[in-house]
Amino acid sequence: MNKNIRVRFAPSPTGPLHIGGVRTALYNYLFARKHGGTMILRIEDTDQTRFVPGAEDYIVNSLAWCGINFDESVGVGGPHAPYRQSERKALYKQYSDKLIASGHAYYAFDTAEELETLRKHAEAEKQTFTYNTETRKTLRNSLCLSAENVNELIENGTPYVVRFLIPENTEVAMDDIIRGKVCVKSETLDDKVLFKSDGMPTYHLANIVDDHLMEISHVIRGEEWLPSLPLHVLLYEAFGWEAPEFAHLPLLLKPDGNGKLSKRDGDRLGFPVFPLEWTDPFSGDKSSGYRESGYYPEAFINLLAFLGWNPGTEQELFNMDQLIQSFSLERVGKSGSKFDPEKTKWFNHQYLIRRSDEEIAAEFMPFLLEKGIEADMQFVARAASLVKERLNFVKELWGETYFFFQSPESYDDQVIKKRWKDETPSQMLALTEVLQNIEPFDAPSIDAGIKTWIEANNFGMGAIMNALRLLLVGASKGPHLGDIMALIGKEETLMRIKKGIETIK
RNA sequence: GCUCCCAUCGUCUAGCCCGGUCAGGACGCCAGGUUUUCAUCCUGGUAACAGGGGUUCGAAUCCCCUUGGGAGUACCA
Repeated sequence: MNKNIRVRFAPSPTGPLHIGGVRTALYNYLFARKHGGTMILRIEDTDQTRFVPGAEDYIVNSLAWCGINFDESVGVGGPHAPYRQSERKALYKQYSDKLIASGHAYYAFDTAEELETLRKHAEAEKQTFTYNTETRKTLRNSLCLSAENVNELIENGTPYVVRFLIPENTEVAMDDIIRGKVCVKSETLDDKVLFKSDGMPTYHLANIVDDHLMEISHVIRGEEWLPSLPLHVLLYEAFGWEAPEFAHLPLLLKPDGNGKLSKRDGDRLGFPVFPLEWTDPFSGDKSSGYRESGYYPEAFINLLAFLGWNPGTEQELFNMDQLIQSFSLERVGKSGSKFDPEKTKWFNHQYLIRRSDEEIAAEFMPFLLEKGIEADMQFVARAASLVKERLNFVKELWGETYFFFQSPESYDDQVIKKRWKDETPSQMLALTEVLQNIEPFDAPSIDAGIKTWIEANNFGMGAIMNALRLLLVGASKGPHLGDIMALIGKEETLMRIKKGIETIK
């Protein structure tokens, strides 16, 4: 593995990139960085009919958010520009011609309709029609037609495609870094179209040509490509090129039931499958994103890295640098992973509690502003420090801290029933006198003052504190009461107690 | 259907290559503890080698079959 490591992520801009795609990009990135190699982004937009406006930008933005950056790409350019296949269109025909000249490919004039009919017929007999060593002898192509005939058809502008000529009776031996040796008989392969009648190459041709031209050393891609690996290997052979090494990554599967994770699963199951929110430009449908759901990119990357790979140690929290250090294709598993949305929350929690109070406060400010609350940064940071352990996401902060910013709007009926006794109002009133005299009004002093008063009067700790909590918070939750009172201040504390006594009757 | 890939707790997985630990960790779940509440936290528990054959003194680990799952089977990528 001494030659230059050059890997590429080659998405098709037919829609938003889902988490499986992001993981593929991530593994490529980690591999490149680990080995001091080059990371390339190539846009495979050879299918003009599937162009989706905004998809390419979405892909670029998503990867940028994840911290996956490229050395060569559509945006930053590079020695092999352009990096968008539609802009390399002129290039591919000569390679297609080369293959025809060397006898590795041929012209086919069968129309899409004709082939469709053949497939329908085959299907009716529970068979599958394939354009292969057998059937190609009976179809309209340059293998059967005379040279003059073929020339005439082409001169007349008859639409044609170029198909790869699968060799007969050979075994295609392949090597995959993750799967080891794979062997396929050539008869089971079909003569794939390499060059379409619209003048564009198919994925197979463009992909091999570009990987070769861009000097890609390792092709790291999803397992859905494994079935076309024989074709690709044969193509390299036909061109007389050295093939790169291959690594086919296991798929990400649906959390429930069967099948690979798809765009629809996210909103059906209530978790995002996309890194960023995406609005379909045609239907206007919105799909949620990890970023908008409150995930940190570090957490997102961490959890994605662990879907199919692990370091072999018990450490689970890795930042990007650590991932780069530890990553290896040898430790990527072979079997597909069911995506577990539950664990993603735990990852985010881990990153959240490691953030400073000030950082969390800053992230929370917009949420407060939305509620019309302009709070002091230090105050918010202090509130965050008291509750951050219980959060998975910053957006949950309001539910845990609202009582720092406003007095209760209502009082939980269940708690009133349980904690509000006949003697409670007078006790609470007496407590205001006690609190009034506590100086300084900080948590230790408040705690000590209340405790002394409770013991002197032989009250129950639970009875007093739970009732007090009801008045201050409105419910039976929240951090230590002394901390709450100290933070909201004496005046607010006394006000809430009095207001509560009036309201609960 | 055909071709190829895969198979350890509910989930992500370690262990497998180079057979020999009560099959380990994490998420979740359950219980107990801490606590003035709710959480957090701590401790403990639950739970797996798909099945069947071999090979071997010994198999999660090597081989075969079955079953199950996945992918592909387009002038899409």
